[in-house]
Amino acid sequence: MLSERQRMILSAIVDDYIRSAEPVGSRSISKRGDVSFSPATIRNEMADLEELGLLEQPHTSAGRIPSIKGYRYYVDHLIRLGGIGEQDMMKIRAFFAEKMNLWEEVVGHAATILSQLTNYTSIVLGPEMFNTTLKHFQLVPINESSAVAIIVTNTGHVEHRTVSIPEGIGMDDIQKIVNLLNDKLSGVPFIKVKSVLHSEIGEELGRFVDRCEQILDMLEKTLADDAEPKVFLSGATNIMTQPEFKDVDKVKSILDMLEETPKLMQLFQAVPEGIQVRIGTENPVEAINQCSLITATYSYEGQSLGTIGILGPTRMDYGKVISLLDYLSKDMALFMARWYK
Amino acid sequence: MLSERQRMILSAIVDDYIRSAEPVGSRSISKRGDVSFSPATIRNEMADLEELGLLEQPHTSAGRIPSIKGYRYYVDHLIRLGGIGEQDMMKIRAFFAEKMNLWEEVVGHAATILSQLTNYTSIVLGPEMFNTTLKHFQLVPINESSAVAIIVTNTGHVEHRTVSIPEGIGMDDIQKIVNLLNDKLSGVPFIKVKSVLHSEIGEELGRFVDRCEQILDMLEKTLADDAEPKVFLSGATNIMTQPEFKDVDKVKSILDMLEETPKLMQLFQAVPEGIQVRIGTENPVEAINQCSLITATYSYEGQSLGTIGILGPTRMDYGKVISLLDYLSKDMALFMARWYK
DNA sequence: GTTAGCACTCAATTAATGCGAGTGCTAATC
DNA sequence: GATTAGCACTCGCATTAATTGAGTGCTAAC
Repeated sequence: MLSERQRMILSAIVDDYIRSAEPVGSRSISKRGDVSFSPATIRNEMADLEELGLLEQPHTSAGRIPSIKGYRYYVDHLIRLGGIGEQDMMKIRAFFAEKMNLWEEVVGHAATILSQLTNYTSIVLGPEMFNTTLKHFQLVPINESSAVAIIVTNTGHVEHRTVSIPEGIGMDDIQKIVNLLNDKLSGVPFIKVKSVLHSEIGEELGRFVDRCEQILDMLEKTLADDAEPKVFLSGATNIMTQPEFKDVDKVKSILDMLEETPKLMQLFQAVPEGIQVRIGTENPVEAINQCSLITATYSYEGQSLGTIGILGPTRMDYGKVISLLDYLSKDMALFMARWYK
Repeated sequence: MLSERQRMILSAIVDDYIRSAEPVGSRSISKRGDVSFSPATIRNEMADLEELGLLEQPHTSAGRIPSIKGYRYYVDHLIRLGGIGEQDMMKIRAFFAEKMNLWEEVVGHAATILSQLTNYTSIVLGPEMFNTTLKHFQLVPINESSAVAIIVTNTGHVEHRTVSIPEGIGMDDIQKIVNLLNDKLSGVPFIKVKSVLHSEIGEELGRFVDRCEQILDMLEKTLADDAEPKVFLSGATNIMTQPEFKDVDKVKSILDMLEETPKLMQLFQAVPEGIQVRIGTENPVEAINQCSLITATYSYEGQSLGTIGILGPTRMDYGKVISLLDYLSKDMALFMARWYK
């Protein structure tokens, strides 16, 4: 579809613009070593590329900048993945060599590293719980009317929640319940816990204690909203170092979006496995229509565990970020595999 | 020290400047109902107030703005606490009426409410753990070499941590350890856990299992960094709505500071009980030398549990925020008292 | 097909100008 | 003696005008 020369020129423009944030003109392209045509020739090609919708002109007497479609073509066909630098690799290695003893810590720390390495904003989701199994359940009474319910998964993830105990249930009842639940629920995948709770345990629980419905109710609620993965953000302010975001209002709408978890989740809706690039208006959230989001999923035994995302300007360094995410998500998967053992 | 008229004028200037963010001139003060002097008279007083260091002039032909010292005088002597509005009170009541089942949820949600009501940034610290006692300890093995250690306090707070189990320790050993620890540590205040661990339990543990040192070590580490309170932020971007923070760089340094927990903690260092106002350079962190921080502590039975802070421009609405914090911190204390029961 | 040449465009920079809010001082007034 | 009207003065800010320069599109020559 595009001639070889057009591809070269488009590539050169995108590269230059990513570096400089300035519209790039025919002369500066011509002066690069890799494209040996006169400015006039390049101008002609640029006009063609603009007609194809791959480039645009901020105003008549300025150079060209890539359009969304231009970035898309670049990412799909022209990008060269150079792999990641020695230093970056060292830092990632050092990170995974660290001893961490909280899952949240791993994911949160990964977000920090990523934002530091890229100088963009990193958003890490995870880990998802639905393919984990229940390992241990515990009810710790705090006073007469409330207790702390604790759930431990096979992955070492802990969720807890204060629950109120229905009146008329004593300590020994609670112990019975806990024992029963541990018996029946150990090893049960998280998604199935709810149905097992009803089908198998309901009747049996009725034998031990009255008011079993209330207890089931409570348990269900306890389990209900643990499904949604947690969000870890880092380097949210990095966007401010970009020259195209010198305007406070633009930045505010982005940061506001990042503070709102539901919007953030929307952003990650339907992210496919592997690496995905969403450029500008390809994103489903208006606030970041001038940004690009690159995501990578990390998984364990074929099951997706979570998602790592880098949010930057549309003019972001796609090659570097994609390489980095590819590398890190694979390392992350390895790390998780070791973690699960 | 200041004449009644000077106090009126200073008060009027601070009030006006807080509203408008513009240097206020003699004429506009004169036109207010409450100060019935001619602009010329007011100008003379303003010159005096400037000499006293309470006002300053951005440039010769501009009005006056309060200096840090001016704000300080205003907060200490002139401020009128109008109490809080009907609507705000309703929202706070509604908030505390909600059923929440995680301590983190309470504190986090309180931060959200506060930032919404004030349109400033809210920072809530807490809850501190050192006057809570240990209620329950549990070790849940995940696989041969690691387990999850869970600690529940009498306040329903849960901390957990993945720990590796020293080799050669079996399931029954673990059960013994857990039982022993629960026996000995239940009801022990958190700060004393460490010493009790050494003095009372060390020897006894030795009887049951070898390698007790390694286990003690692990436990100690588990307890070590739970002391530091968690930080909940909300409305971090609100600062951007202030006209004096239209500059991205100023905003960035503030938001960067907020992202760094250690710096944040430094900000709250040595905050006294009750309500405290820190204006501009009175703050120990440079990034917010153009901001004011108002803090209130909330406590239970005389023991401070945590701190609520509002960060805004020096030109913030001190009266409103102080009233609000006063009200909310008291309600928070009541809520906590009910929580503890 | 490629390129040199040239007229043309238009944002960004700089300089000049006028405006107006506000001051400080002085002299008149209460 | 305190207050105020009057007035010259200052200085930031907004507007306009002039200048610059990077970059284009087109045409004609190579």
